[in-house]
Amino acid sequence: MNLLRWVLIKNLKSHAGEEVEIRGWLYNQRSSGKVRFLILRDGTGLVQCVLTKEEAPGLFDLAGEITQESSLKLTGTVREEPRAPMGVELSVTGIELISRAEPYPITLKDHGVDFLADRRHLWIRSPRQAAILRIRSTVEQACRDFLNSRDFVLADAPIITPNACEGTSTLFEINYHDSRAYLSQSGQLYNEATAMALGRVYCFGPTFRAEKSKTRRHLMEFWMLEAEAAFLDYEDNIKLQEDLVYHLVQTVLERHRDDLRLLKRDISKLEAVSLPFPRLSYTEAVSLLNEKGHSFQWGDDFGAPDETVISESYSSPVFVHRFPAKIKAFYMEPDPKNPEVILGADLIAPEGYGEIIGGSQRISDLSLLERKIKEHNLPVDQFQWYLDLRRFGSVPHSGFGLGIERTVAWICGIEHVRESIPFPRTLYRMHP
RNA sequence: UCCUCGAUAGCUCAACGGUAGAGCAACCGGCUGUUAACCGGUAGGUUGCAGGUUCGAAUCCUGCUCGAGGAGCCA
Repeated sequence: MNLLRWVLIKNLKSHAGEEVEIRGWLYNQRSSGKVRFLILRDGTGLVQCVLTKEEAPGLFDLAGEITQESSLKLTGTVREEPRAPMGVELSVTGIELISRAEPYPITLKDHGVDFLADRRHLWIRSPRQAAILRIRSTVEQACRDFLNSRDFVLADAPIITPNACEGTSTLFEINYHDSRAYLSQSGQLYNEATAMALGRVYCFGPTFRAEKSKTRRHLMEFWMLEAEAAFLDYEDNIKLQEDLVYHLVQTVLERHRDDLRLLKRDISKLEAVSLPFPRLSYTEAVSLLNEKGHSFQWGDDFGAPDETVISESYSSPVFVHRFPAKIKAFYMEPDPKNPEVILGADLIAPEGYGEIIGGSQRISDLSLLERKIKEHNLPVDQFQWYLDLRRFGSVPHSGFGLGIERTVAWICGIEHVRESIPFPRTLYRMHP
């Protein structure tokens, strides 16, 4: 397929003075009697196309019939135009209407959340939503590029699982040919197995949580990048995570200036992110909270408001490490200096976006892991395969999981994670 | 599951016990440079559903449905 027959709107600048064809949808049009302005979008950007009645009366009248979101091919001469936001305009020489749209429900005026969510399949056409989805694509690509460049192998984890991975969160149950199965909440345990096979691995796919969480940070179905590496210790793991997150921010800053501006993102807040990220032990975080007048007991887990208070003290994401073992997952390695806490850390995004990474060194000792499984009241027989990883050449290893939607929401500076995925699944909504 | 808020024209909202209204969208007309263009006109309603109070209910009360924000839970 020859894609050079028409030009993408984002590339129009390099065709100044040429006659080109563009293909897309009508975003809006304005007219003032003898001049008509068509704003065309093609997924890569918006461009204003100009027609005058004097020069082309036939085209001028045809253009007036074109409704919002009609699809069309336009030919015209690319002209540098300082008045245009894009810097270029198209002087129209030809119009081919492909399909005239019915009256389009999503006008250029304000709409409510419910109205837009019911029409998510159309809402994603709006410039703001398209910008977010382009940035999401880049974030996902940058995750893969980063890990591939560090010799990680993509090893996909199953989505259908026979039991809870961590035993903590609520799972969606499915009927697996008359036996019970669940949608995966994490690929982590499988990652540990593939890491023992391949050394450094990651999986990247959807994960499912059935908790009835109803906040701007929660989805029922969200995407998680999970990495796991043999011989990686707690400290190596932290360094890997901060390098990754820094890389994501820099990549978006490099490639998406225009999109960030369209989103009205305060770019200086992203530019302020720097290495190394601050590190705060759980115990220090508790003190910080108490200093700031938030009463908090050592041993409790942080709530969303606590995370926000912690994040507000830093301009980069902040690691909170060495949580009490009893509020974290069973597989996390105890700190040899204080077995009450674990060798793991959560990475909390700035500006109150919440936890974007959870990671830890994993227990490599067979008998300790067996004991922890029993302490957490998990079915030991279901975990025999997982315990095998400690029976046959166990090594210290570490890993983490990064939530894509929260990361994208933070980088884009948007209010709610539902806009950071094409079709969000929230507590009371799974259509369209 | 709990707390708070909301539901009126296609959309965003107003009217808060006394004739249901505006802006935008749609439709008709006007205007050479507009940036959510603007100007004039037309049409558009079982006020979420079911009861109740009242001479009279969009408005007050009760229940329900749907949704939003938050808490808990979780990432």
